[in-house]
Amino acid sequence: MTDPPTRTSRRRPTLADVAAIAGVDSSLVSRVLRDDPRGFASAETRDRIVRAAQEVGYRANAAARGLRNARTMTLGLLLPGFSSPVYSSIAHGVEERANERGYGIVLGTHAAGDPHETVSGMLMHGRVDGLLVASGRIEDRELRRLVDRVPQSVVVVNRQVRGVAASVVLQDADAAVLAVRHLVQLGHRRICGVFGPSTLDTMVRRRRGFGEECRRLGVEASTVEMAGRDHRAGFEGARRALDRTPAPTAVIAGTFPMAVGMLAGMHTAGVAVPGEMSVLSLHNDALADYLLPRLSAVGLPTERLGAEAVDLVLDLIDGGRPRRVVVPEPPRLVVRDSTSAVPAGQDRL
Amino acid sequence: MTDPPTRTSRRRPTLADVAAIAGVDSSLVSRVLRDDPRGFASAETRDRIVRAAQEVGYRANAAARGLRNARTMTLGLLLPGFSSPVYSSIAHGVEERANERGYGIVLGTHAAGDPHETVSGMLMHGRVDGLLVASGRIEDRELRRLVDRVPQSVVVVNRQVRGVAASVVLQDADAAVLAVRHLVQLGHRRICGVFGPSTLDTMVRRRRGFGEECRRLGVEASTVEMAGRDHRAGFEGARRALDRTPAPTAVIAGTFPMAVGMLAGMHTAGVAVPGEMSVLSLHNDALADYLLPRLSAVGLPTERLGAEAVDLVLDLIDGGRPRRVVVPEPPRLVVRDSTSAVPAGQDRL
DNA sequence: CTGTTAGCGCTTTCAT
DNA sequence: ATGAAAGCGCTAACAG
Repeated sequence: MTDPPTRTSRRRPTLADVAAIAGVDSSLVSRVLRDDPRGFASAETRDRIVRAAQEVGYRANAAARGLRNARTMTLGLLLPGFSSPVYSSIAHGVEERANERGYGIVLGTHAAGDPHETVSGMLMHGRVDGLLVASGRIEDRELRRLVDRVPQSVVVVNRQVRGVAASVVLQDADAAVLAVRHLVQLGHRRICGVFGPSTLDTMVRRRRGFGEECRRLGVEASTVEMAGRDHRAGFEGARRALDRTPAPTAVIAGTFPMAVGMLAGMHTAGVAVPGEMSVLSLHNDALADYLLPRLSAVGLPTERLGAEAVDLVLDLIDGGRPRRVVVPEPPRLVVRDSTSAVPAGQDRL
Repeated sequence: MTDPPTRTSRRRPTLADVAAIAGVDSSLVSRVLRDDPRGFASAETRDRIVRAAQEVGYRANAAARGLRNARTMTLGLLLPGFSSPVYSSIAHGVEERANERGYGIVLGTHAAGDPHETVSGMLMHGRVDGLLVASGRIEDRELRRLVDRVPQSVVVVNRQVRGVAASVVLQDADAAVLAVRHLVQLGHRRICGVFGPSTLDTMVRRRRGFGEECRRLGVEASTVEMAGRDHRAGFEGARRALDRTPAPTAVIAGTFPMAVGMLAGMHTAGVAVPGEMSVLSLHNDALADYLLPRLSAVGLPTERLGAEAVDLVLDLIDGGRPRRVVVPEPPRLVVRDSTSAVPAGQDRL
C-alpha cells in the first residue's frame, strides 16, 4: 500500500491515487474521467473525482491504456529523411491531421540502419496502430512482404506498389501535362524533361505525362534520366539537356531542387534563362520567389498527401477496405520569370 | 485458453504462444529472447525457444514492456515545423542518435494546436521517457512550468532558458565573430547585421557576437532586427540595410534563408553582389552552391546538436545531473562567391 | 536450469 | 450509482 501522492510527490499519479483521494473505486474514476456513457455518477461524486484528478495532475498512462485496449493511438511515419521539401511537407500534413484525429506520430527516418528493420520494428512491436511509408528507398518486394503480414495497416504515400493496395498519390502525370502545355503555349517546340531515377514511382508518372502530352501536341520531346533528384542532379542535368542536338528551347525539371540546380547549371553554361532557355519546375516551393530568375513552377498539393494518408490508414484500422487514393486537388501552374516565349529564330521545328 | 496461433493466424503472437510451442514457461522465453544473464537455458531448450519465436514471428509488445519497466524507450521531439533547414537537420541528428541508442522518436510539431498541450501530452501520459524541445515558440514561462513538474527529462535544444538547467546550443556567437573577421579581412569597415527577432535565443547570441567583434576590431556596425527569419525577412532586411547612411559595404544574415532572401533583395534593389555588396550567411546549406552568386557562409554543426541532445536527455533519464552543453565543434567559414574585397573608393571609414 | 507468482495501470464485465 | 475482479503481455523475485 502506497500512500496517495500529494502535489509534491514525483511518482506519476495513477487511477488508484485519484480514487483514494476521492474515496471511490478506481474503476469509477476511469469511467468518469473518460465520460464513459456507462459511468453515471452522482454529480457530487463526479465533482470530487474530477477535483482529485486535477489536484494530483492525473494523466492516464499511455502504455497501460494501450495494453488494455490493444490500441496505441499512434501512427508510424517512415521517411527517407528531410532532404527534400516534399518530405517535410508530407510530415507536416501527416502530423497535423493525425493530431486532429487524436493520434500521435512516431517518426522513422532510415538514415541509419536497415529500413526494413525500422519498419517492422514499429509495426511488429505494436508501437503503432498503422504505418505510413513515404519512402522510395524501401524495395517494393520488402514492402509487399511487410504488407502480407499486416495488410490492414500500411499505406504507401506518394507512391504506388503492386501488391500493396492502400496508397495515396498526387496527380503527377497531370502536373507534367500542365507543364508541357504552358511551354507549348509560349511557342516552345523542343522540350527536354530532366527526371530523377525511374526506380521512383513519381518520376515514372511525371515522365509518362510529359511524354504523352508532347506526343499529343506534336512537339519534340527528349528526356534525361539522372541518378539523383537533388540540386546536383539538376545542375548536371542542365548540361545533359544542352548536349542534345538540336538543343531544346525549354526544360522541365522533375523536382524542385533539380530545377534550382538547373538554373545554376544554365548560368554556368552561359545560357540565359529565360532569354535562351525556359526552365520550369515540377513542384513549387516558397524559395521559388527568391531565386534569380524567379522560378516558374507547377505546384502540387503535398500537404494534402499527408492528410489523406492519415484518413486512409485510420479507415483501414477501423476495418475499411484498402483503396488507391488520388488527391483530388489538381496541380496549379505558377508562372514567374524563368519561362518566356521561345527566342526569335528558334520557333520552328 | 486460446490455441497457439499458426503462421497464418492474425493475432499478434505473445510470449505465451511461443512458450506453448516450445513447451516451456513464458518467463523462460522472456529471459532467453532478451539474453537475460539470469536466463541460462540448455542449448537445446534455447534453440527450441528461438525457433518457436521465429516460427510465429514473435515480437515483444512495446506497451506491455513499457508498462512493466516504466520505460518506453521513446523520446519526444518538439519542433515548430520543418520550415527551416535547421529544424530538419536537428530532427535528423536526433533520430539517428536515438536509433543508435535503441530509442524511438515521437514527433510533435505544434503547427496545429496548443504547444503546451502537445508537450505535456507526450510527457505526462508517459508516452515518452524524455523530451527534446527545439522550438523557440514555446514561451520560457511555459517551459519552466513544465520542467518544474518533470525536471529530470526535458532538454531544450538550440536555446537556453533561465530556470531550465539542461540545454544544448551551438557556438552561435563565435559564428558571428568568424563572419565579422572574414569581412574585415576583406577590407570591409561598415557592416550591417540583419537578424531575426530577439525573442529567439540564437538570434540574441549571434547578434552579441557580431556587435562585440565589430567593436573589438573597430569597425562600424549597424543592426537590423526583423520580425521573421525566413526568405521574406531577408528580402526586406536587404532594403532596410541599404537604407542606412552611409550604406554598409557588407551584410551578415542571421539565418540561411534570410541570406537567400537578401541575395534576391539586393538584386531587386540593383545592388551587385559581391561587386557592390558582400553577403554572408550564418548557417550553411547544400543550396548555397546553387545560388547566384554562390553564397559564402559560416557553417554550424547542426546535426551534432541533435546527437548531443539525445545523449544529454538519456543521461538525465539515468539520473545524471542537468548540464548546459555547448557543441564543441567550432563554426567553419566557407568562402564562396558572395563575399569579396570592398569596392574601390569605399575602403575608408 | 526452469517454473511460479505477482504486479505494472488501465478498462470492462458482472455484481450489488 | 458504485464496487469487485479479471486480464491485456511482459518481467523480476523467488523457488525449486
